[in-house]
Amino acid sequence: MTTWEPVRRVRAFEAVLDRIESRIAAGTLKAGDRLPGERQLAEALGVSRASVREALRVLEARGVLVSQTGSGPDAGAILAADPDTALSDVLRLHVGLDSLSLDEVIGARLMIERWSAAEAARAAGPEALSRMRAALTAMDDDGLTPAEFVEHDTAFHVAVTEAAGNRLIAHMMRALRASVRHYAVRAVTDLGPWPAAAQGLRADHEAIYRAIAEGDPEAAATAAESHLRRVYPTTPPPPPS
Amino acid sequence: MTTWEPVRRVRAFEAVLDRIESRIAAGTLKAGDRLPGERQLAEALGVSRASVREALRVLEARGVLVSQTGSGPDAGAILAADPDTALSDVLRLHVGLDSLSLDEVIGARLMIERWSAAEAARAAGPEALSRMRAALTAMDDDGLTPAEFVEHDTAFHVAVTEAAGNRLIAHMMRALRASVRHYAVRAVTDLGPWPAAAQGLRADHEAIYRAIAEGDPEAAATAAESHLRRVYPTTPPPPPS
DNA sequence: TCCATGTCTGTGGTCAGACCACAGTACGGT
DNA sequence: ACCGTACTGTGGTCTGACCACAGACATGGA
Repeated sequence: MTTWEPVRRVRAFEAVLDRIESRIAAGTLKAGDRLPGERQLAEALGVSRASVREALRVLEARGVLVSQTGSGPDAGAILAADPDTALSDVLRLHVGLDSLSLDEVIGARLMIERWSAAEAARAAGPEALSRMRAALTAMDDDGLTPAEFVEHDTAFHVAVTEAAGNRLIAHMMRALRASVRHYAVRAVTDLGPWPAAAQGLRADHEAIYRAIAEGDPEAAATAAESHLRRVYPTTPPPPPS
Repeated sequence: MTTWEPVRRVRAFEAVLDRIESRIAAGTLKAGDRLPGERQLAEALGVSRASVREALRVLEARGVLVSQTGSGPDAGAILAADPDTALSDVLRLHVGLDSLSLDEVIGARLMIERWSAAEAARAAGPEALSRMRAALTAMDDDGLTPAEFVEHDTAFHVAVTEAAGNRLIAHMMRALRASVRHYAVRAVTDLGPWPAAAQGLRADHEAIYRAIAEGDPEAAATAAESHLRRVYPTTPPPPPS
């Protein structure tokens, strides 16, 4: 007797997912396109509307879909392209589950920020530099709360990463910052009395900016690293040299 | 008259998501725990079972939940900790949507593989080295198809990244490889006649392994980079020096 | 006593149908 | 020409039902 091939149980929403993802992979569906209505899709695929909706929720969680109520051209399910929130949600949850430690997130940031600063020093144009400068200027206000300061700090570092010219790495950077934003504010307040403690951070940023503007990759990477180590003195596990 | 703050429309499944994620963040729920049944959860939260299910689908997409039918201790919704498939699904879809280019994925791999090789050279112990060696040995078989070869190739590179000691970066690495696995096989077959073309790859891997085993971070990083550039000669945009 | 068999029970998976809130659009009256 | 209202199609939600599955348990025969 031959062995029986067990039937592969595929849930209905997974089948729906397959059909939609196939069209995305094939290029039939691209960002900005509208999906058919839920009722229409359900009938076309031979499943219930509930199963279609579960598939849409998954696509939404992956950052490739947004749904809007109402009528008109903007209503319905529209293909999007926003990996940031999807990635940061995944990371944030797994940090909460201790599947990832804060140290590891900081370690990943260390890798990305070193790389970004070095690449930015090679590639940054005047437009990218002015965006960094804008974030630096916003951080000069002594009236900022730590939380507000961190927002501008993130804007600066994201601008650096974007200047490096790799959108995927920029997405990772934004996701990493967003997933540990809560801890970042805490780390900053732990630095010492506020707003005096901000001075050291401003000097760090200025050093990074200068190295990038002067096109010195090595100095930029070193400045980025020492900045991160100042904010998270205890955490990063592997000494760099 | 004051401006009216518009009521923030929160969909029912998002409210469910909030409650569950709060417990994860607070540590009340940890990996391995079981969620109440869908019916029970629906009644406790005052929403329909369909809304609960949509929330569970999202958590499943984020890699923090698995659902199983049947009864007994293993049935039901169980908290998991698998970021890999979640991350790679996100990346794969966005590559398909042209939100990310293949070049950018390769660029990110370049960054991670350089870093991993260098860190592995500092940190790899005998157990990690033997796992790399096992993958190398598996690649020595001339009867392998390109697809099989790539599987072992991935195992080697993942072993290197894991030896570097940062699980988050290892997750990223696995996700990146998985999301472009299809292209990797193609790139390998484009190298030239098979299995002759495998020889060059074996030599590359051997060089990486040797540098790691000898504890030479610089050589390891350089070897990893030149290996990736051999497989993807046209793609990487920013010249490294 | 032991083991095979069938039944019970609680789990997720699926479906059909109904109603609501919302936002454009078309039509009608002014 | 203008404005307001009804219409229509969208996602959002709920109810209640049924199915498939797998462990736990009772039952019965060897």
